[in-house]
Amino acid sequence: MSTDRLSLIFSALADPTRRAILARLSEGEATVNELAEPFDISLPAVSRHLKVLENAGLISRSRNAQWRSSKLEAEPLREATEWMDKYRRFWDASFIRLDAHLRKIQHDSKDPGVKQ
Amino acid sequence: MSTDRLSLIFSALADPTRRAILARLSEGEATVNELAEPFDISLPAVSRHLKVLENAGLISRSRNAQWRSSKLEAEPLREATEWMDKYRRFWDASFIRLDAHLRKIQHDSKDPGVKQ
DNA sequence: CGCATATTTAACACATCGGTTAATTAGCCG
DNA sequence: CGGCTAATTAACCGATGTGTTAAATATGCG
Repeated sequence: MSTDRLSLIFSALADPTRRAILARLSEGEATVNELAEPFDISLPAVSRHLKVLENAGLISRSRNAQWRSSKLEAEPLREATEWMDKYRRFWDASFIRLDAHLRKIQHDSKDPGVKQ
Repeated sequence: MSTDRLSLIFSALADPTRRAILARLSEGEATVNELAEPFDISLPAVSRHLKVLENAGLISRSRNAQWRSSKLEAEPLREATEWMDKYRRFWDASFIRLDAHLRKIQHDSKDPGVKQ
């Protein structure tokens, strides 16, 4: 119960079928049947993947007659990226240089008497 | 078996305890006991979280006498961010403007006769 | 060696996940 | 209404995940 948002997002992304569904949705909205087509799993299985994505906020859904259209909602991806950005200095070389630069600036300003 | 790498990474990140462990490791290497200290779960539980993180490539481990030290390895976070970047245009406003700009440039170059 | 400490492995319990098939619900249309 | 199509829910199953406690393993040291 009460799983935090980030956990919901990451565990939604942990399944390859769900990531493929998101990829498909990045090309435009689609119905359940359309989304199911590339996979050889049953419709109910796809239906539940969509529910997981919806719970994570990664898709929204609308009804149009008997069809339910799914639409990509990328905000949670922003959120997840934001979380990872806290670690960016550990892998992004240019970020590491920026980091060092900022550190140097800070050091210099802490020692106002030091020339050069 | 043979779960793909991205799935391993995302499902490793899906657990709050594991994310907390990574946060702790961003401040420096630590032993299993040190990592376990903030949580009220057993040592074996922490040990298995570390194994999950190791399998995902998110940490590496070294032995020093009877202590095993864990070290953050951020490369998989780069990989995960890279995957999410494919969707960046769906949520990053400045990226959306860049996207529109690139689209325009491409359009212009497809029409060499058009001035301006 | 034998003990103490650090950590992992084994064995177990229980919940969740991802799939199935069968049944149900939702909405159009003749 | 009755039937058709779209989609979800129910009931079930086996695998996996996360936790436990108890036992095993690894290493340093007196």
